[in-house]
Amino acid sequence: MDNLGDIVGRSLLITRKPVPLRNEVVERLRSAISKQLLPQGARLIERQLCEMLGVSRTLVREALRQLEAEGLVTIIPNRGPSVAVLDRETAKGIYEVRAVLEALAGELFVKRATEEDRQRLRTAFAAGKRALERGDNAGALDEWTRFYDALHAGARNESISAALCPLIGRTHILRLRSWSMPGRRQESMKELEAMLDAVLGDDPARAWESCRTHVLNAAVSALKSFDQETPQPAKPTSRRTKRTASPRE
Amino acid sequence: MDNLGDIVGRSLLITRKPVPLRNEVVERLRSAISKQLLPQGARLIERQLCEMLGVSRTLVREALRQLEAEGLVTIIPNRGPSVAVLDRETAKGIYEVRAVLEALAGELFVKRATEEDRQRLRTAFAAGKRALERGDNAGALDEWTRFYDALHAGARNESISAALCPLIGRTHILRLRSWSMPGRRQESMKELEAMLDAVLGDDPARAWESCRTHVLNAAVSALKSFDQETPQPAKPTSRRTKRTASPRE
DNA sequence: CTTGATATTCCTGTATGCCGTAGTACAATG
DNA sequence: CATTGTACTACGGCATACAGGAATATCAAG
Repeated sequence: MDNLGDIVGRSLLITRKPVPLRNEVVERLRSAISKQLLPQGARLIERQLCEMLGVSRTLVREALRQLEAEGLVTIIPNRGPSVAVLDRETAKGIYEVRAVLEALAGELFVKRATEEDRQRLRTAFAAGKRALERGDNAGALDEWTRFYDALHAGARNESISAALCPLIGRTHILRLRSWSMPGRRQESMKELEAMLDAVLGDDPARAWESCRTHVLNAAVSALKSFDQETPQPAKPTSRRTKRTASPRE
Repeated sequence: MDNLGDIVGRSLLITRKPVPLRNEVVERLRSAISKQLLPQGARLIERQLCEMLGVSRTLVREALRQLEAEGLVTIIPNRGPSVAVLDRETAKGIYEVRAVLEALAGELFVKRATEEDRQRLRTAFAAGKRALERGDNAGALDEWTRFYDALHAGARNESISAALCPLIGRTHILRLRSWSMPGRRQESMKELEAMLDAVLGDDPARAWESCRTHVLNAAVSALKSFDQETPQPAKPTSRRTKRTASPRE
């Protein structure tokens, strides 16, 4: 059976995969939130988002539901969605969970990652380090997200990534905040270096501990920002507050 | 500034919350899936679901998206949603994650649960035990779900519940399967008793270990069902197969 | 000026119709 | 019997409609 397929192999394969517009919408919103383009507590009016994104309400709604499931958005019935506010307690809880999950990821990475995985991790690490030294915090956020992605990918357990993704997303804001504190970036780098080292080693238990303490350290410095920053409950009094963004000609 | 709010605190807060129909839809579908009313791999045709549930497409779509986020439903672009099939590897991964999360929940329960929490836990345990001894597997599933809910609630960390909820949902099927194996129910009860005991004690480390091993044991017996059961990939060949449900007069 | 009642507006929640396109079963065709 | 053509199904996305709840604005009265 030497049909055409056997002859040309898979070289001609067109890989175009139909990526639903919805995903794009979700990502845009997610990034807008973590970069504080949409500040905490801001109400998210569906139609406004439609205009901003240039998509229909259907998509916006579905995206908002998904973001709600991820905890980035709070939807109050009959009132609508708004950017979730992260209070100290919740943040603490998130870090508690992250700590064990990252630890697990680290352990499994040691056990399962291929050389390719390790290489990707090193690359991502370098990129993140560069961005951080450049002082490009927003960029660094992206790069380090890739680093974590590589780490989780190497752990060969999709459930970990699925569980961690929303948690990490919700702490992005805190991370940005803590990076803008003096000296914190250097500290962060040191921890990350230790973590990388452990994870690239061959001792699962050490990787576990190292990842765990990394997250716990991050938690400490992130939670600090709650104590010193202006509390600023910023009650969403008037609905007009955010209106400035849509001049409506 | 001692206004009224400062005096009475939040004790008088009226919490009446309107429950959106959407949630109902999600729950129905979730339960239908975990009870295998909708078998693995079954295609979920939006309009059929609309008829079955008596709601509009909008709701069905949003519900499906949410279930996808939870991993209970797989949506293939331009092909549509179907009930997610749980293969051995994925299941193993889920249990790996559940193990550490339940362990964390157990540890935190010991540290933070109030007497009321403990009482609720005991109650739920008793109910689950009864259902299990009665041989009512489907009912037991519900009861034990409540047990876990109580456990997680006592851990005072919403992120744990949020992360665990989808994982537990996806393993319901396996749990049902393993309970229908001879002797497994007794075994399961023993483990659960040990776990309850540890969690009601005052040693966080013991609770951690106990919860962890409980999940790992469950994993072992659940994974067995993959090895002995007919693989039954059940390729969804004809689209007519499921059609019997909609006679169309 | 505060309180209470009423009107208004905004926005969500839900339903529905429409079109374009992808995938699939099945017949036609050579 | 393999290929091709065709019709159907169902999703993906958009637009619109409308009821009902909440927040706000307006206004009257004490």
